Amino acid sequence: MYNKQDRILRAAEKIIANGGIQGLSMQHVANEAGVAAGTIYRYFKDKNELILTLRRDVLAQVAEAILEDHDQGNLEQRFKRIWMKMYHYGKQRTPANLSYEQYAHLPESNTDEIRQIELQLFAPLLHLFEEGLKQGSIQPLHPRALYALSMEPAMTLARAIRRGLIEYQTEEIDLACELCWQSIQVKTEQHAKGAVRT
Amino acid sequence: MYNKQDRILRAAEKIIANGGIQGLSMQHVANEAGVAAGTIYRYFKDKNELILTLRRDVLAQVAEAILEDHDQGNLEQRFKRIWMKMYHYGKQRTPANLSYEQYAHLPESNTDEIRQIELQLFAPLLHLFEEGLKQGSIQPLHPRALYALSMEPAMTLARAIRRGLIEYQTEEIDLACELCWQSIQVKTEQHAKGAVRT
DNA sequence: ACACTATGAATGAACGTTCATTCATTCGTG
DNA sequence: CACGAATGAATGAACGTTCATTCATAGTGT
Repeated sequence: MYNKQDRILRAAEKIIANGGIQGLSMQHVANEAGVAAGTIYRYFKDKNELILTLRRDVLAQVAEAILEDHDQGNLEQRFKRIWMKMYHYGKQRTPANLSYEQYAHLPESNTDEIRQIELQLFAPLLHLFEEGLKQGSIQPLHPRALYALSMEPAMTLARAIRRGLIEYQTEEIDLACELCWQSIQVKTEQHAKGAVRT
Repeated sequence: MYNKQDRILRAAEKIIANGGIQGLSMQHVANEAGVAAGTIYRYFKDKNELILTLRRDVLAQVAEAILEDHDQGNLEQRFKRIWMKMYHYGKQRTPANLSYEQYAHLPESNTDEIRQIELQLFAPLLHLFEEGLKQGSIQPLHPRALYALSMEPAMTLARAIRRGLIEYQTEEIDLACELCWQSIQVKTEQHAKGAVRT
């Protein structure tokens, strides 16, 4: 088969997606990957390293999926494209997405290293907010706060739909996206003019 | 030396807060609670029931904290009070809050029973949105979508601050709360559609 | 008042199982 | 044949759970 390390990662990803990190055992990973238990240790120092590597891997997958074509168009178009990609990615029941969710809300696990990687991978999103801030068209909040207000809802909405808590309706999603974009806009006297300094 | 079942629950809560659900072992719970391992089984059928009971307990704690005085004032005041309480609760590093976060994003764990309890406990929040919908002052979205857009950001923001990713600033929080409230409002004046004038 | 018995909460050693990890051995290939 | 890759049985620690036992207290009979 292909790259064995990758097969092990994909196996772990799948197991975490189904049963959470607590359900991850090395024997399960070995079975799922079609590999002997000992083989895993040729590619990963121990279980912890496997989990950490997978975390980085999944983070990169998410970033790549969400930031595709992130630099096409004006600020609004770029924002809405990322928002929609985030929504559509989060709606999927793929191992990558489901395991991503497991990692995102762990207690200890937000090491500086992971934080660094996140910053690097999602830099375009940061830049988008910074650009809007510089031209005064976006509310004067920390980029992370802007993310919380306008981007996180895409993920929350996607999760609710994936779990069957609400039904999928295109118009609702479009409206939600529009409202998220509006929510962080600075309302100026004259529409579409930038630079509101106080 | 109060209620022993409660001492066991508080011990489990603390352990989950520190090490996640994966870090919960019955022996740790016993030590933390100052109780013999076997004693836990006088109060809980097995580990699963302990975890489930704690989940219900934590959910009730959160609901109580967030919905205090939820019926005082007009729609906006009620919304903002809940938003602020949510934010302040989520900012805490208490076992209850930290373990709540662990439960919220599990893969399988959203059983119908838990879903039912959530619905019941957070009914006032649902009613608030429904009231706004009925009088046409709130955007025509499913209450869960409204929650995702306007309430979840409070939790996300609180988490970012708790983790030290952004600094706490009262004005920023007030602005964020205001923007969340505005984001789901139907603009009643002549500029109800996309373009914004004054 | 007293002696004796019954109760059941609490214990913690012990059990079987599962886990992560190791390593002597086998396999595949150049 | 040589050598790294792969194996999977073996290992011991840790796990959830059980249960024979302890012991303070409540109940009962005299």
